[in-house]
Amino acid sequence: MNIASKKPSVQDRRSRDMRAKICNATVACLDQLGYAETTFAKVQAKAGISRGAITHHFPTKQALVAATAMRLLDNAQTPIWNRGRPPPPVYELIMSSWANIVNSSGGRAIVEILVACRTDTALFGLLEQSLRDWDRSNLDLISGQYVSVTGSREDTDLLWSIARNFLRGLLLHEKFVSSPEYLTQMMDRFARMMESQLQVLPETQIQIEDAE
Amino acid sequence: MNIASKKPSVQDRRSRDMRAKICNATVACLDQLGYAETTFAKVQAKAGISRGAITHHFPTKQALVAATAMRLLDNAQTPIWNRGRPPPPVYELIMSSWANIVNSSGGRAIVEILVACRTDTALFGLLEQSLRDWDRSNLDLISGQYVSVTGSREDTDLLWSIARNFLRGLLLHEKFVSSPEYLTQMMDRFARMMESQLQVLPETQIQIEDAE
DNA sequence: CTTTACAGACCGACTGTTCTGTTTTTATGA
DNA sequence: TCATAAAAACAGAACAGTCGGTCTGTAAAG
Repeated sequence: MNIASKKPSVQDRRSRDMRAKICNATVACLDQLGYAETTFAKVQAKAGISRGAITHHFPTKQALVAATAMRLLDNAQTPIWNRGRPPPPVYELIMSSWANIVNSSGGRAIVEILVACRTDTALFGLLEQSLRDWDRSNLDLISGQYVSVTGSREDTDLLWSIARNFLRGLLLHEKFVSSPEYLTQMMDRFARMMESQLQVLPETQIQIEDAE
Repeated sequence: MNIASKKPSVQDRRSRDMRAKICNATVACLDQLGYAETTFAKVQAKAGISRGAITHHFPTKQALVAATAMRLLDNAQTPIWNRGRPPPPVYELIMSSWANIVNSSGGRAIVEILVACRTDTALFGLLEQSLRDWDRSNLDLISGQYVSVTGSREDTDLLWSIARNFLRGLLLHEKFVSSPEYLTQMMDRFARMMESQLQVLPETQIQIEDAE
């Protein structure tokens, strides 16, 4: 509430580093082992730390995964064109979102978490609001740079929502696709279909921000 | 190989009924509890049978889930218009696929299984070929009734593949959608977009089959 | 001297699997 | 047709291993 983050004390820093190390190991476990097999023991081994370190920072498995999810969402929040450059064409944005965000270790971990949320009520309770908020702000960030053929902002939102869900669904199907080329063709076909409905806002006013 | 299925003996029938009861309970567990929490104990309780009955028919958890998946796929193979009626318009097919197939207990169970396959190599090995085959034959079944604006069969396949992946992805997002209406709007928008790319084959020749 | 950050032992509950009985069905052979 | 052995369909106990969570101990920071 106040003018927070006054002193980055030694303990604060140690804590923060340890939490980062734990969450990174958790992402790797979620990606490689899935939510169920992501246990305290596995995370501990992967991070090369002790059991107590984990339980000290994250009392329950749900707390650990929820914290990991928040961290992943923060990373995924910043879009690809954040360097002050103009937003990429629709086709390029969709292609790079797949390669760099959805089909990455973090993206696969997020999907594991989303699936777990469906049946793990404790985890769902911890993440519901955050995920809704992220959804909203991420949509604002992207939809602000594109416009649909209908010209309506709601339609732009809908189209990007559709894109996100398609990419996530593709992740489930990836291991069963008939050939790698077919996956590329699906991506291409979808991106071209979206391209016919969306385009970069012409009069884009680039917001200059102090980087870092 | 031969003129199989000569005698549906008493044991065969008992076996078949028991397997059906077990798999139905497994579907319910997968839907309500997720793959990880779908244990022998839970399935046993849900089906109201003994522990031995399950392990007799399905030696491992992966075998149980794989058999359940096959059963679900068989049910989902028959499309919605199978009563000799002509295929529905693209919009209606997409809408009813969501409501009756993807977002059903069986559809949710399938998604749980697909996610599990990503990290459970034993399960993946049991299901890989079957899932590929189902994918192919299901695509043949549907794509045979529709034609894309490009006129190419490959494009029709791609478009229906896209639809399937979108619907599955939507399942992951469902609990975090801002409002039920928004989900309806996404469905509507996607279906209209597909409608602009696909239509029912005009010269559909209906195959007459002796029904049951 | 208090609090925090970690280390690691400990615990009951539950997991998937194996195992041994018991009942029911089937095959056999006279 | 009917006794009987073999096989299949179940029932349920037993087991070693792992799970998430708790608990005490120790060193460093405040």
